[in-house]
Amino acid sequence: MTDFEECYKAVLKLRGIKSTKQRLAVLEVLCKSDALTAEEIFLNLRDSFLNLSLSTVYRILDTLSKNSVVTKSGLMEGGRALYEITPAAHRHNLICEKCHKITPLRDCPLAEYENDIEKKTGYAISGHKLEVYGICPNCK
Amino acid sequence: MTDFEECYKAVLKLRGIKSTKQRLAVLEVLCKSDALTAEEIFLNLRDSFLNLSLSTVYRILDTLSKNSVVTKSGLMEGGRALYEITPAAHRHNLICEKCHKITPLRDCPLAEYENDIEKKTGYAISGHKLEVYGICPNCK
DNA sequence: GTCTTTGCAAATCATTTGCATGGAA
DNA sequence: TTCCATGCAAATGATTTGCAAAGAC
Repeated sequence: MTDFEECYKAVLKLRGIKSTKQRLAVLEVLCKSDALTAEEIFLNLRDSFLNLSLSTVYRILDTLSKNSVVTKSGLMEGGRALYEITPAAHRHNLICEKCHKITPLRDCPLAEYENDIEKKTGYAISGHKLEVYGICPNCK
Repeated sequence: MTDFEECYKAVLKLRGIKSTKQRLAVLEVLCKSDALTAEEIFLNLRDSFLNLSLSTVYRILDTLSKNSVVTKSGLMEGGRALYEITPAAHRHNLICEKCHKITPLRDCPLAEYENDIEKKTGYAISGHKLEVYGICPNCK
C-alpha cells in the first residue's frame, strides 16, 4: 500500500467514513490536479477500474463534500460542478478564460469586509465565494 | 405604452436587438426583483401571457446575457442559474442561506487586490465573481 | 416580404435515486 | 454478520434544440 493510501485512509477514518478503493482512487485523482468535474474524475479512473460508475463518483463526492474532505466549487462552468480537495487554508482561484488553467491565490482580502457587512446589514456572515478571471501569461 | 417599455425598447434598439413583447416582459419582471431563475420569470409571466414557453424565456435570457443587458450569476444553487439586470455599477450579492433573500452590496474591496494579483501572477485580470453567504436578520 | 423570434415537443446534459449485490468493519 | 457502498439502469431537473407558424422591421 502506498503512502498516499495510508494517509487518506487515516483521513477518512478520522471522519468516520469507510475506506473503499473507489473513495481512495477519487481522492488520489483529486490530489493530482486542482479542480475537476465529476465526469473528469470518472474518466481518469475508468481505465484503472473494470467497473466504476459515474453515479458512484457523484455519491463519493457528495459524501466527501459533506465531510469537508473535498470542496464543491461555485464555478459551475457550463452547468458542471467542480470539485477539489479542501484546501487547508482558505483559498481562492484565479481562472484563465482561455485555457481554463487554475492558479490558486493565497491571500484573501475579505475578512475585514465581512465584518463591515455584518455590521451594516445585520446578517450573520458565514462565508463567501470569490473567483477571479483573467488571461494567463501563456495565453496572452 | 408605459415609460418602462419606452425605456427598454431604446435599450434593445441600441444593441440591435428586436423588441418583442416577450423580451420587454422579461425585462420588466427582472427590473422588479433582484435575481431570479428562468423558471421564476416564466411563472411570473405565465398569468399575463396566454402562451409563453419556458424555452423562450431561456432564449431571451441567453440573448440578453450575450448583449450584457442581463447578467447570469455564478451562484447556481441546486443547479439553477440566476439572472439579473446588469447592474450599472459593479456590485455583489449577499445571500441568506435560509430564505435565499438577496441583499445587494454596494462597495467592492477588490480593486487593489486585483492589481496585486496582476503583478504577482502575470495574468491580465478581467474581472471576478464574489458572493457572500450568511443568515439574514429575519431568519436568525 | 424577409428574416428573426416564438411555441411546442422532443432531445440533451448533469446529477440523483431505487434496488439488488458486493464489500468493509 | 451487519450495514454501508457500489453498479446498473431508470428517473429527474435544468437547459437546449428542431421545426413550423407568428411577428418585427
